[in-house]
Amino acid sequence: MSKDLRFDRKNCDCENCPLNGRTKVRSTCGIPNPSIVLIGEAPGADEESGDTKFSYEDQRAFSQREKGPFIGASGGILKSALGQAGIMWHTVYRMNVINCRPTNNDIDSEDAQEAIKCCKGGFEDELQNLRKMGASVLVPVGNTALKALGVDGSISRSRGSVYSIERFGGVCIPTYHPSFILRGAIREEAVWVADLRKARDLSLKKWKPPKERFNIRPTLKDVRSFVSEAIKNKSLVACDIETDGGVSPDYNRITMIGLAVNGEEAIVIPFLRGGEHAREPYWTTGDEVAVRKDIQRLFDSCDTMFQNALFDVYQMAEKGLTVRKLKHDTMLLHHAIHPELPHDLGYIVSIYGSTPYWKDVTKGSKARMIEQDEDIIRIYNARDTVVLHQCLPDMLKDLKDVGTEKQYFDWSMKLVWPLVRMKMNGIKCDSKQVAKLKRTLEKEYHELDELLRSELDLPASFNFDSNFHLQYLLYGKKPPSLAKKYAEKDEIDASEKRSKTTKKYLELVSAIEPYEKVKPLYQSRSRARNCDAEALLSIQQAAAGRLESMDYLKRPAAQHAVERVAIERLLRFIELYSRFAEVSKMLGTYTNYPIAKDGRVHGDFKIHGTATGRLSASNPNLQNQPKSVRVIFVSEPGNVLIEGDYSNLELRVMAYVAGEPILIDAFEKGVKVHKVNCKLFWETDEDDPLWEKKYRVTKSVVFGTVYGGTAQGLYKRAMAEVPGLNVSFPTFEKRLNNFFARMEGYSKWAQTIREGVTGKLKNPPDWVGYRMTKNAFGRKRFYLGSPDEIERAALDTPIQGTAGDIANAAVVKLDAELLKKPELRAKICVLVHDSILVECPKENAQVVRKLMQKCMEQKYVINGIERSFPAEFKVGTNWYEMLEDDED
DNA sequence: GTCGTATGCGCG
DNA sequence: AAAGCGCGCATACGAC
Repeated sequence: MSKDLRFDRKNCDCENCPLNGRTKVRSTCGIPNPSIVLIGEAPGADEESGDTKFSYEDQRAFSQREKGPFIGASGGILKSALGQAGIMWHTVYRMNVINCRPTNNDIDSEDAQEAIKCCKGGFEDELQNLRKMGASVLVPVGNTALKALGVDGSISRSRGSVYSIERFGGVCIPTYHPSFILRGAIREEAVWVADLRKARDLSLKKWKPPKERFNIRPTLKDVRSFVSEAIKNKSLVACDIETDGGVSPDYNRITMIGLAVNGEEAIVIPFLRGGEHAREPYWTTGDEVAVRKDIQRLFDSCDTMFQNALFDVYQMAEKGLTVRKLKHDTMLLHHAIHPELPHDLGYIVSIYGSTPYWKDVTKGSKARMIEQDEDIIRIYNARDTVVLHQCLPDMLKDLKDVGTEKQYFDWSMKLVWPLVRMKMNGIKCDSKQVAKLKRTLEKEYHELDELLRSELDLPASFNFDSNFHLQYLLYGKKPPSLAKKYAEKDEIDASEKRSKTTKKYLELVSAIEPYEKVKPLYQSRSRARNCDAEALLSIQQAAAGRLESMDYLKRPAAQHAVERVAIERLLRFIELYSRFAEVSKMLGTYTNYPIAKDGRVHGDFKIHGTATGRLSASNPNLQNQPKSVRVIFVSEPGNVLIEGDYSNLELRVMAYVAGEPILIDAFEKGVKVHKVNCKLFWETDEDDPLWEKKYRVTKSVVFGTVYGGTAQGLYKRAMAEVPGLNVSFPTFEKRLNNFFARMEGYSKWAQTIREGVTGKLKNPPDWVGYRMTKNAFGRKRFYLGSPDEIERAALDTPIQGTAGDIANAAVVKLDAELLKKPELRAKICVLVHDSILVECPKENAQVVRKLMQKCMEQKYVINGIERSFPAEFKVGTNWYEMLEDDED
């Protein structure tokens, strides 16, 4: 074995260094010509003593003679990550900012900071030496090393970006310190490995910064020739637009459109100017018409690529620009590669791109962006387009490696236009009814607020929205920060000089007041407890029980009378507050809608919003509107709303995916599946006087099971949901075990998932792997959580995701059908996971309903057998009061 | 002021 | 120590 490379620092000011005399841990490397350099902050105890006692999962121990930086626990996990990134440990040069161990390993201590200064000369010498040896990539791990290299900003911002380090003559790519991962940042581990992989790629192909040939002040001629050139070359055009921010849903104007044909060349076509000329038009009216024609010409013939096409395509479609050949969406592409990681462009570029972090420019609100210097914003916009080209090839490579091309091309990309149209459609919102609802709720809110305060003697400073206040009222628990506030107040009180009328002092007084003036409902407890509806319910039940038992006391004492009063006070609070919380939620979240000029709400839908494949919704979230509020969503005069609901979609999917004969049989025969389950679970029949309750418990248990619930949890929830069924936990557990013993297919499937995702299975089937599951249509999810978390999530994801894909595909199909039949004038308004809402003229309702049914009940092959999922339909003029619409 | 985190709750 | 999945939004609160 060749002798390891070592380096002795020369130019250190050791004489003046507070750490002088400590063991110097010298840099090291297993090969003479390293290209990758890991830079840590300082040696730890293990490095100093030369011990090698790390214990990271399946890591083999280093040989005893291993010395140098990163040989403790950090070294173990680092070695593993390097391995995953395709870097051999012994080829890496390992160094630290300082050579000696700071006291208590505290890099922030004065001594250590002084040592960094004293070691600076040696550190720089070492960089020069590395330069001479031909090293090309520095990897500073953590903030200390980053700072030593002279790169501004924190590691969380700069990680993954490539920075040129002139004096070294190469680049650096910062990433997290292994100790950060060791402290439990599991979510960051995948990112960490990606950063190291990027370092490896950079060391192989010499990195050069992108050229950035941007035209940010184009003339009409520039636009024309860019478009003609792109069309002639059949370019894939990366596109990104900026808007001036949705102050109101009706005023969101396009300020510029950036277009790029490769990783360096872009044109930015402004429409509204920025900076001191904010909102002035860039073109004359006539020129703007010509420019728009050119852009449309481009969209008519060139393939396009976006980051989050849903946004840009919608914005442009609203303004008459139609993207016809949508080819790629890097956001959806990344979602298909790894659904659990972030998908914002900054993040994607940090993994796949070569442009350093540039997102800081646009800090602040979108509406304010236009006031910034227009050149800066245009360059920013241009970067947003060229980076798409930089990232695409490697992303497509990863997509292929991961094996989710189908998910990306056949499921995600196909949803873009249907969802753009769905957002354009929106849903009519009756603003008068919203106002009425708001008034009613406000009245009740104020009445309850007053009643609560007077009956429980609560001061105005008591805030029902404050969890701290509630914890104090309910449990007598004071927040830890209260002591600090007392101390601050005492200090001011004691000082004669300090005013007691300042805003700060008055704030302190009112912050403390609730804890002084309020008498807790329970005696003091130190433990924090929940104040949610479930907690209140269990307190209520306990209190009611206690009251009842006091009725049977043979000799009630005076203390019992006192207790009775206290319990009654508690029960009264729960009664009033429970309703108050409901009203407060409604008022806060469900009475404010962004209604556009057309009287409709155009909420957003996201394709990449979930890790399972479902859609998510926002602004407003039309997928979680309370049933009772849905009266405000109405059809236009002469129209109706049709809602198609899949019946038991997830349970059917579970039956087919898991291959559970009992459930499949029930579904195929058209028997009510929960009835079958209930009979099986309780070994009873419909004439059981407790049938109704047992039925509800069974439903709760089955749903809970899909979500990976434990026996304890299932029991607790079921009992809370269905009061009055006296079943002990042992009895419940026994029935549960019997039930799943009968559900052999499901149990076996669930066991395979549990063992598969945690890596306990030797030869797993292809639909499950270590930290991975695949749904019925090939959609994959990679899990980043703890083993417990991933087991539960993995039990649900293939089912939820398969169901989601089925509903999404129905929307895609329905959208296509409706495009072919414009005469039906039907609009898809909302998709709520297993339910599709469509609006159309009354006279077309039957035809549209049939079309919906056809699209929703498409056939799918699951586990080799063709299956279809039945839907039920309702019709009405508002989203709440809808009548069943059975088959003619 | 802005940001991240905690708590709670609406829907499927 | 406790453990039910997937979301988005409102409010409070402490840290920067």
